[in-house]
Amino acid sequence: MTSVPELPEVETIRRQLEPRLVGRAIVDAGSHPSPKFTPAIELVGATFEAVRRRGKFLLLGVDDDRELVIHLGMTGRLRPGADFDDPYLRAWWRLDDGATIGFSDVRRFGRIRVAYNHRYDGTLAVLGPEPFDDSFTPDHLYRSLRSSSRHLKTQLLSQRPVAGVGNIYADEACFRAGIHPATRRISRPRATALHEAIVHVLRQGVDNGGTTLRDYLDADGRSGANQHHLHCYGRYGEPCVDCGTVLRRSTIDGRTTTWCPTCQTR
DNA sequence: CATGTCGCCTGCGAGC
DNA sequence: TGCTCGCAGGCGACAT
Repeated sequence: MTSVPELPEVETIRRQLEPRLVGRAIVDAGSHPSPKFTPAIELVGATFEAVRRRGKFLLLGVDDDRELVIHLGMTGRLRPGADFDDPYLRAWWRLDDGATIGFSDVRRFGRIRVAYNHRYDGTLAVLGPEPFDDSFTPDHLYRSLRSSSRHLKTQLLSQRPVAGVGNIYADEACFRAGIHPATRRISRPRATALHEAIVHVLRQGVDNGGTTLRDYLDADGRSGANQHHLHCYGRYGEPCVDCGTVLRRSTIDGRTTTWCPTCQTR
């Protein structure tokens, strides 16, 4: 069992960093030599003006429309108080109030870059709507999912139908909606149910301060509480909370997936 | 353009 | 108990 920072975990960190960063200038910075992390030092001298989030990306904006774009990858942690004895410290920033921020990442799947004038590339450039925005509607979800015949789970992980869903919340949302994750064509009523489920599981994740399984800790080094509310993810071999059927596990397009063979239908 | 495959990383659990 | 081996997984590069 592992865990990955998804939207609720990144939002939890965003809320904790915001009051510590806004209005603070960067007086020094350092990074691991990998080009995945060296952009961390590019904004020395600039002042943070906003701490935003898009999907699983943190956008730390400074006063001249540049942004530090940070993705936590699999094992990334971003927190106040850089630990310089941590062998996995990949980047750090020192602020004009003397505080430090550290980015620690065991597996180095995380990534830091600088964006200019809100121009993005890669996944960030094609990200779907934020799940809590008015633009994320059942109709949008239906049309987005119908535009591709890939497995439902794969589409959700692509970040295009909606931003911020990873393996945990994809499984949880499919379970709540009663839809098999390998479905390729979804009906309008089921898209509406899935829309409700996505918003619900992500909102619950945020309200619980994120999910802690093994790797994830929030900006203050605390764990979240959402792992106590998971109905599906990581519970293969255990009984379904709704019907008692043993939950099944397989891979869909290479991603481990858990589902209830009774409650979730194609 | 849509889709599919591979590589990046390293700790750790399964199995012997 | 001690060891090896392969899994886990979001994203981006690349091929078709």
